[in-house]
Amino acid sequence: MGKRVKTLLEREKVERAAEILKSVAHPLRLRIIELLEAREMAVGELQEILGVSQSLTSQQLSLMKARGILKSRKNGKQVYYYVDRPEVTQVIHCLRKF
Amino acid sequence: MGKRVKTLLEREKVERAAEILKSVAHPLRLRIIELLEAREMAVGELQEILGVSQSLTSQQLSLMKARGILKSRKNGKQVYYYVDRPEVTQVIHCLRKF
DNA sequence: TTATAATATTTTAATAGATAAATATTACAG
DNA sequence: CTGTAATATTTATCTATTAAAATATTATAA
Repeated sequence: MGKRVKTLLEREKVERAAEILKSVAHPLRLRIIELLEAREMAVGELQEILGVSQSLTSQQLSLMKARGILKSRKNGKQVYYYVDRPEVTQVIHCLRKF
Repeated sequence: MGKRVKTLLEREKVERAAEILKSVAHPLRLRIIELLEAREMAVGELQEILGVSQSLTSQQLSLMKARGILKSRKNGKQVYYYVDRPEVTQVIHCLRKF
């Protein structure tokens, strides 16, 4: 049998991996993830810190949420986003070495 | 003074990080990187293994080379590509956890 | 209810990315 | 030189992303 050399990325998985990477491969989205790694934040906070429009902030957040990068919870009329997957954090950490 | 919390990604660096991620965020390119992590390969080999056209193979390779993901060396009329940066390898490894 | 703060969604225009096809280089054999 | 294998570049087309603006929801306070 022999150890399978850690089946890397088979077709389907490669697609998924590429999708995740794309979800993150954007300056604004990277900045958002960084901020959220420190602590969860409401849309408005992010918007202000990032200095971009409300809709753009919201768009990027939903995009990442839809792709499983972020999660969110409601609190009154505010919505808090946070990084759910530790793997995301790891990938970002790897990037710091560049 | 206090330890600076490891200045994460300042504006410029975020741009760079996003660029690197984008260079890799593509199924075909991920597959190429995987293959090249095992060993350097000539364009023709890759092309055959991947089952895609010659020009597409070459295009993706030059793209990644231009962005510093890959390097290449010539040997006669063949061109061998290889992964240069260990950081790239690390990012890919992180991805396997997804 | 109604007004409003907070967020989300839709629409649209501009730009960037992906791929195939055709053409151009390059390096070597003969 | 000339032919050809290997790779690269260019061009054209199609699709996807980006981001702003406008509009729609949602939750709560009054």
